[in-house]
Amino acid sequence: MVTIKDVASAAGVSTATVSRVIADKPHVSDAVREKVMAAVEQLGYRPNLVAQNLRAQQSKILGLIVSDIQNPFFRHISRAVEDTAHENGYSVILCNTDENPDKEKMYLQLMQDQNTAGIILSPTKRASREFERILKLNIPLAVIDRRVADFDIDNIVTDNLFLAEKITSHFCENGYQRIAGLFGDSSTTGIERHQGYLSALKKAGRNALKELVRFIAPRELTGYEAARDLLELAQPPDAIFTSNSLLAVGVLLAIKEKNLSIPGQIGLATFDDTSWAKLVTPSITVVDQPAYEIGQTATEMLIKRIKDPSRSARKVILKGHLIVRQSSVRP
Amino acid sequence: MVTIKDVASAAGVSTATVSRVIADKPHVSDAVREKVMAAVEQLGYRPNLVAQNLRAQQSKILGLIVSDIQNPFFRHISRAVEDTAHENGYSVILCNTDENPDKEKMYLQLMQDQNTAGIILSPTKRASREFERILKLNIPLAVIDRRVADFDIDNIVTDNLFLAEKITSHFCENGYQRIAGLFGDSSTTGIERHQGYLSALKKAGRNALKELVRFIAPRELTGYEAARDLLELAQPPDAIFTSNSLLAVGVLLAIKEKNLSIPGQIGLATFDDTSWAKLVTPSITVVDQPAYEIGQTATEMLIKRIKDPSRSARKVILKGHLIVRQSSVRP
DNA sequence: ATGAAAGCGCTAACAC
DNA sequence: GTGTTAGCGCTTTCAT
Repeated sequence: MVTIKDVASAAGVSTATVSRVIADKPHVSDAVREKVMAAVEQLGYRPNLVAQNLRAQQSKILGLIVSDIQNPFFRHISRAVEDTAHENGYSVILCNTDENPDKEKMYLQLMQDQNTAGIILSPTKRASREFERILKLNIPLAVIDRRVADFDIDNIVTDNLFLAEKITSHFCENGYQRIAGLFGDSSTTGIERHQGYLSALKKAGRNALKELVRFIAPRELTGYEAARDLLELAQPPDAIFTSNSLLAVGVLLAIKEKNLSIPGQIGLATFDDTSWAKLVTPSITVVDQPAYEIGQTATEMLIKRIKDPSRSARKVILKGHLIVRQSSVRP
Repeated sequence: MVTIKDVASAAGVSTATVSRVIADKPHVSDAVREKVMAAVEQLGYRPNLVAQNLRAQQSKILGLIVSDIQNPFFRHISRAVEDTAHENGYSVILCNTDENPDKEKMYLQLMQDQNTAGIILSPTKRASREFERILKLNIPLAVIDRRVADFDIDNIVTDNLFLAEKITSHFCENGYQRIAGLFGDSSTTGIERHQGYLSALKKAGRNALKELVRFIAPRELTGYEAARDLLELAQPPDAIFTSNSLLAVGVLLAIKEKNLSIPGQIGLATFDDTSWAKLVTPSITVVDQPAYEIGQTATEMLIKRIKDPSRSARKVILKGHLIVRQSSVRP
């Protein structure tokens, strides 16, 4: 390994001077600068980031902790975070909690132990304890996707209530009577979306039917099972609203098995647009969260906070929009 | 920040003793051990990984460098690598090169500068130069997805030739005459799959038709454009084989726009199974690469190499299998 | 069994 | 403008 010492002796200067040249600091004569540069070039010297980090008590790494990288929504988030981070000279450690608070804690711990510059987190439901700990550690934090009202934290979320209301109202307007809702059970997001769902029903003068609402793990399989269950009811739903695209896949499978026609016999709409939603027959109505923007905004805010830790916390709520396709509009 | 020094003075011992206790080394009396543990507990001490790494000249981080995290294949890989790494006490930095050799080089550089314990890489086509450099640096490396015959490197790949042959033969057996092929242009993978495609045609006594073969960027949009182009030919193909699931999405779009019926007017089959392939109408025939296994195997091999750098290099070729669905079988 | 001290590679006072 | 040196937090000889 080529160290700064090697460069120094090769260039006939001190390590301090080499350090100055590398960091592009002033107070170095052009002649010396060139000599050092030549030595750097010739030896193929690269500064050791670990040593820099130990010295500076801070790394150039951001931690991105998400609940399920399989979920297309988080794929977009991670892409955005990576892009934005690299634009600003940071790298990203991506961590997948599987909605498991223990894993989340473990990763938070790891980020701390690694002197990570900052963390972007989509917390599990029971994470509030951790916030206090992180805030106490003074490690910059931005929370995405899920709302944290009671802490002084940068928070970037979708307007879940608004979008869930929009999708439910859309069903109502298209004459659907028994609208079922499948919501994630592992985050506050599901709760907010449920509220939007209820609010839309109320505005439409409908009664909320408890037997049509399920809080479940946001996975394909659980969506499939819940839908199969719903469709077996004496009075089955005539529309299903799912809280993410994984659930939608499962519901689609169940509907196909039952040979029900969409949107005639049953309507379908979901949170999150995906590549296949517009390709299936019929194409699927969705509300599209601005995932990329969320990731980008969170990263930008986090980096600003890293540079100015005393910056006051901000809440950003991004709207998103409804994309009406075939699955929710009766012919 | 609580350091080892704080613990030492709190316990009334030296830092060396604390270090021994933390690392579970022998030659510490039970009494002292307990005293130290108590202090650790009481102060909430956590060893600083950065300092450990500087000292040990090695971190517990693996770098995973893939060409496109949007590609479901790499999503499975990354899940597998993460899982396996954490089982073995390692963390993972995920990096996305976008098939860009410059980005790849940048990340490789970063991994080196960070003292990363090892790297799992799906190289871009022009990466061979880099291999030599990495090997020279003695940083353990496992290459996945793409074959590297001419270097002494751990290499875990799918049997692309075999699978491409299988899918093409399947088309032939089902009476398709003009079988088009869309291959990625940014890796050796596309080349191998093209060879399998040719080989199957030959075995079936067919002529290869050059105008039906395209080497393109493996993305949805390019797949869409290429398919639209193919379908405009005076003699269009009656089947299309795509080299990954992103391309398949684009092709599906183009076929739908043309209002062609699958599998009657045109057959379709692709590399990589996805959640939607079995849901669309008709469901899509695929060859499923053992993505999770590839990631898992690569990680296990990498960790073995980290522990024993003199271990001889291995090539592992995993087969995968054909899943026949509706899109390639005429009624 | 325990401690003192050197040093991993780097930067930033401070001195000249 | 340049060099000397201390020290970031940790581990590991080498003494005792």
